[in-house]
Amino acid sequence: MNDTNLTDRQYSILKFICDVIDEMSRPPTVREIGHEFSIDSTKGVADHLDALERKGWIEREPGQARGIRPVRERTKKLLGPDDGLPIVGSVVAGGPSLARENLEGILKLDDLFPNRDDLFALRVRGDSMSGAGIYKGDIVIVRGQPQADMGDIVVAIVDDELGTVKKLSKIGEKIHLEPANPDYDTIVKKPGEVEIRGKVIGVIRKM
Amino acid sequence: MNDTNLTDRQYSILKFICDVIDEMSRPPTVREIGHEFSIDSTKGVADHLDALERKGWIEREPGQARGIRPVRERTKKLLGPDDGLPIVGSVVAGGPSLARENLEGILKLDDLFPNRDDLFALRVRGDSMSGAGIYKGDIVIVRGQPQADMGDIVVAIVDDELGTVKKLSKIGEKIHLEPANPDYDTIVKKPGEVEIRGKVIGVIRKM
DNA sequence: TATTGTACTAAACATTTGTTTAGTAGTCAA
DNA sequence: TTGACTACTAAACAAATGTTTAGTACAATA
Repeated sequence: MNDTNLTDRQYSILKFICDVIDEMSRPPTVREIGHEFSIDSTKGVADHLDALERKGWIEREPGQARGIRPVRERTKKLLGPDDGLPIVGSVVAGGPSLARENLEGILKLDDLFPNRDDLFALRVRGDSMSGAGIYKGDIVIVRGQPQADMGDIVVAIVDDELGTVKKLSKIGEKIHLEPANPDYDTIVKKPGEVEIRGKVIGVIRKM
Repeated sequence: MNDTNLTDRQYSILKFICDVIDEMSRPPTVREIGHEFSIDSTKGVADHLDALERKGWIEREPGQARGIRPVRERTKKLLGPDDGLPIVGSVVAGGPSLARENLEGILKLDDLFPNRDDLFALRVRGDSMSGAGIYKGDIVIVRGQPQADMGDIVVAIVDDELGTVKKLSKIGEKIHLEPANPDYDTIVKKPGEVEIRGKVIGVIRKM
């Protein structure tokens, strides 16, 4: 039988295990679970763990203390927005709230921008890119790299100033750093006068 | 003595503990740490744990299996971008990479948009708000609420359709849902024909 | 009706694990 | 040169913990 349906009791215990890990950075012991649910025999708990393991919600390492490991790919969707936001596929009329059924996924920064060592975030200082949907105060996600292609929006350093966010283009021998706002001028420099520090791959704005 | 400086050995062990928790959802045992670092006596490990605890980097629960808990407020800053991105205050000339010294903080979605139950995320379907820096494919962060103020960007349902993102205004008795793109028309409806589902409080774009 | 799955008790067992005692050796600052 | 800190070994102890055996009771299913 390949049943994955959990009983209420099994669901509660799975949720408790995940909650304990979140709060305590470690799974509960069999007896701690038993105490929480007033199960006086460790075998009672072990039966639930057997069921959760058989149904594919946890993994266990035999003989290891606190050897319960929730299968994260499943539990993070089941248990909802614990450290992410629910992404709803559509907002439809009628329903008073966000039904779990419309859930398209959980929004986590790490899923969107996998956290490699070369990524960093930078708060935007001016309005020069407002025409490209990057406003003052926005946070841009940048992949650190010393080169970039034509058309990329880059973080660059000119004249030893702080980093500026502009669109990169090369015309002849010159490097152009173009704003996306007519109030600002394009910066034209020779190669060597411009130090490219990274490419903008994302934007986060809090309004 | 209120020293917080860690030796190389202590740092390595602290990092190992945090890494194991990340990967295994549980802390290592004293003997597992010893095995990793070729320390044959549990007392050798215990000495390091004593030092880490005394210096305030971990907490322990005496007698508990795997009773080591890193002090998260400190370790997440020390160990860097494990589930967040470093926010650099400024990008300056010279430095080849992101120096930890310029670190302004760690970008975590939960810090930006504290995860209350009334928040959700929605992927934007059309271009109608491109003039307000919200493009097709962007993810908007929405606070679910049945009303909104003039000028708010809202998620609304009109004619039982899927949710649409527009700027709200009220002119006389009519409700206006204004796009930020001249290619689209303003939707004008009577109250009761429009169901407001939430207010847009953030935007995330991956390019 | 027999079987399977759920949900437990009670008791004992074996292992894992944290802790302690006793000691060695090196470094560094007062 | 004494003391404090680091960094360990070796051995033993006690507590925490997972596992097993032998049952009971109930509901759903074939």
